Amino acid sequence: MNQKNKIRVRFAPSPTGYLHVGGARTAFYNYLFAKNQGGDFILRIEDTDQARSTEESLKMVVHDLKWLGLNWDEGPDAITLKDVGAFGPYKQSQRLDLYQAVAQELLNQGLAYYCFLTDEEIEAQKKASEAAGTMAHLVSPYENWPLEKSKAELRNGKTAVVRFKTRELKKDYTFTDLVRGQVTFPSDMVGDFVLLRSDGMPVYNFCCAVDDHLMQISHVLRAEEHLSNTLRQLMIFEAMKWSTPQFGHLSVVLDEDKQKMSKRKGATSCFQFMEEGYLPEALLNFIALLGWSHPEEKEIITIDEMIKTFSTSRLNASGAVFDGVKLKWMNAQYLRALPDDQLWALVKPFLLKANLNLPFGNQQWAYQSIRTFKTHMETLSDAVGLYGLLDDSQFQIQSESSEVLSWEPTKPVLMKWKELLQAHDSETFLESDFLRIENDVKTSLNVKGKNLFQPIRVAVIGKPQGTELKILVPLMSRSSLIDRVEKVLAK
RNA sequence: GUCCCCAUCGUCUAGUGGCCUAGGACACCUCCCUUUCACGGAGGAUACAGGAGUUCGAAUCUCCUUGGGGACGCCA
Repeated sequence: MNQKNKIRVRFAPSPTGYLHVGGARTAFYNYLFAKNQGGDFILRIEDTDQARSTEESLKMVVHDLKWLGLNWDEGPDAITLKDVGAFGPYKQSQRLDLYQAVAQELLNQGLAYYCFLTDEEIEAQKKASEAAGTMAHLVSPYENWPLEKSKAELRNGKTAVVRFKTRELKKDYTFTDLVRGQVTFPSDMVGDFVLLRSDGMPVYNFCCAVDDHLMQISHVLRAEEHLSNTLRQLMIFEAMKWSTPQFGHLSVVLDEDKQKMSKRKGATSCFQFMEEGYLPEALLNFIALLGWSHPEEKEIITIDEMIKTFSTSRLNASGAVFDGVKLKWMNAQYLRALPDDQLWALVKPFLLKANLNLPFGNQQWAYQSIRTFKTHMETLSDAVGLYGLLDDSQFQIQSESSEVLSWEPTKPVLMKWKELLQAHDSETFLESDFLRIENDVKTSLNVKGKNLFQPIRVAVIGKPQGTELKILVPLMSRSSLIDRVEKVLAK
């Protein structure tokens, strides 16, 4: 714990691609915990793997976090990427001198050493232990070299990594995990691990421990895959006589095959969900419930309510399958709860992007249409198909209409429908206008039921099933309807 | 191979020794509403991985087995 006992948590992604929903969940839990406790939420960028880290990825991650609304108190600014906060820099690639200093200290104390083993030598050891069926840890012949001797080698142009010395520790490390309870690791679970690469770059377990200390992180909520890394970090904390933060290891998010989610099977990045028309609130609500539950088991929960009720004690230790169907349901709930103007503002860009030809300027039409389609949408992109019904250039007689078209009463119904449309004294229709016209067709031809409304539906939307006509027709123009019925009659 | 973590309906979960003949949500099925679809409403089916133990009593505690996941990198 830091001096002021201030709650400080961090989300520490490595910028190697889009923000994964699993990462988003980790970030969100950290955010919720910080806000619940009145603490700070810090964004730290773990970009020490220079081969994979890119500025482009950093921008993507920052963009996605912003879209989700997970604002951080310290870290790279969302727009300029310039560091904000008193504990910077927040990109590990800019903190190299800090890691060097700690490594030097460990070296001086004889708790770490320069290792001159080549890749080939390491590979040979590995092969040998594999052949023996043991997977034994690496043993370095340099572990007890005097520091001066190693430095002389270095001066001669040799390259070396810095390894942490583990073989003399011989004890168990126990800590209380916020989600798993007491966890114990024997020290020989790991071998002498690398602190600094031969180019001076620090390795994850090292910079993570150093930064968590230097940034006065009080609680570390991170993915389960880091559970066994905790041992190495505990060793570093101990060697440096630093107090340790509290750790909590979150369960993994799985796909429907109970495997770790991968890009191969559907959407996994926040960006994809954004593009498909999910609301950030809905995505957040959904992923929060993948491993956490509201004390009263509420399902639809506002961010504020989640902040208010969040507790690590309600975090689940077992893996959770990401159920896209439930996400859709949840998104639909959020969509329906939105006022017409807000929903329209969200839907419109999707329609524009799909190049639909619609009366966008007509606000009354816009709100009327949004009310009509609200209960038919699960995602914003669903609107494209729905509104497409209203775009004349999209009108097509679907193959499933052929049966209806073959019915005997169909043609007379359509003729009458067209006639009454032409007789209508306005270019637009009220719901009552439509019902009256439909009824006139019914009484004048003595046709009812399926034989009546299915032909008309085909003449309006090109297929015998779909949205209710009495709400659809008022969104359409007379000329458009006449045009469509003529197309159907011509078939 | 070694070590670590996990295990309740198909899925997300509630459950911290008696309130559990296991509750909720999504999905599924039936019915109602509706001249289609959807929305909405009412019902229904479905789970404590297996085995030993502790206890008057176990989904809850212990151990074993099985299954799943992770770690064993100059990735994070």
